[in-house]
Amino acid sequence: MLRLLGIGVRGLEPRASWPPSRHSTKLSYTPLARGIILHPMVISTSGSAAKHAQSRSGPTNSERPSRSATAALLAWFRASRRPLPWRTAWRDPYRVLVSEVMLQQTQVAAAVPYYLRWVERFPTLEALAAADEAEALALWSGLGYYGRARRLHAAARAVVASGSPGLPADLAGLRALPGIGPYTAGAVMALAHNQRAPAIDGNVIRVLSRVDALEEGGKAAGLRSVEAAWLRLAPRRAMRHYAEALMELGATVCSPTGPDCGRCPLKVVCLAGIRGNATAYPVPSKRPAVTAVAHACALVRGDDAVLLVRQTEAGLWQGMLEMPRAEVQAAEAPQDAAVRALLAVTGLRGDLIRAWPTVRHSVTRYRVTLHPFEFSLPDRWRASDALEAQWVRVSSLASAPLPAAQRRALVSAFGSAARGANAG
DNA sequence: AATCCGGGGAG
DNA sequence: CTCCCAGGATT
Repeated sequence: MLRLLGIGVRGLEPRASWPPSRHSTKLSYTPLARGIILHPMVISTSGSAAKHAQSRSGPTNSERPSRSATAALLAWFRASRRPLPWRTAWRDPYRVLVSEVMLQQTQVAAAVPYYLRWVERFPTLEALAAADEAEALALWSGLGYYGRARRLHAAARAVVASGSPGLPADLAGLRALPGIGPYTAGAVMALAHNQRAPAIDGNVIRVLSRVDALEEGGKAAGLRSVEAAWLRLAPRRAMRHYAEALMELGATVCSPTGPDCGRCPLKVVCLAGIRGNATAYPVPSKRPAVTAVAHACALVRGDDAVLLVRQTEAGLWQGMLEMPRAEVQAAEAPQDAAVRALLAVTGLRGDLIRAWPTVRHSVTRYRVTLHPFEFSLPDRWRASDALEAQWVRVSSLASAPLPAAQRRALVSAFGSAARGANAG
């Protein structure tokens, strides 16, 4: 039946037949539309009167209803958008980049305080490039995926080193910078430069997969279909608002498990919504099994300080400060792993003082349990004996580049003095 | 195409 | 507790 109505058949009507200046199709997104489309009577109107019938009954994913749906989307965004600190009248490409990188794998509420602190400390690309990586990581501490901060810092340095006055204003130039992939490059082009550049994040994949009933939305092949949908629905000029509206819609209305289709501005063109099975799209990829792993770390007190090590190896927590840590091997006691970690850094076997409560956190498909053990070291030992180790004053922990799990362990031992300045 | 990078929110 | 979510780099 849906095929009879032309739904989902793209290119059914030529773009030229629907001048964008005409907006007489507002009826097509009335609340009645969904009921009308499913009524058998509509089918009987196909044929020579089909065009007329569609303009009244609405739903089709060919060009004309897209225009009105886009207009509805933009109107909805004007009325419903959340006031967020990066949503200012004029968009600085650098600030767009900062906010978009922070919003990767991170929800808005978590990113806001970090964004405010970041742009206060690093108001420009030049300010960021002039800072140490450690300071950038410290401001990111607690936000997770610290590689984002390292790459953002590296991108700032790359731009400044190139002698350019600012970020590239083209997709290819942006893509060449570390940490900027297809999504972030598109977001900068659309949000800061108002260009017709698809900015397709997880929210947009979900929204447009539902609009076109695309099952493979998240896959490489499906991504091209999502991109085509993005371009098809795009307005002529208001690219900034459009790009952001799609993401906002996914974040607030077209949610993963409980979409509020009744209030959705795209409901007249959304195939999944019309069918009433929006949550069936996109088909989620099967998630890998979770593996439980255990790590142990050594907590050593100095003079109102704690022994920390900069993680130099690629992988988990690169560049961050943490207590000496080792993965607990099979059949190994966590305490022995902590001894091993301390030995690797100091060359000494500490004396065990006590165990601190374990900390649990998740790393993609791993569920990590961190076992902190407190040790004492001989008085003659100094941190300078080990290049990677350093004493960090307790009063400095708040502004130290600590990963969240390590910070939680330190908070249990040192109290709120160890709590981060960014959040919590 | 699969895997790895940390967190947090919802239920 | 469990389940779910998500860009970019690397291989």
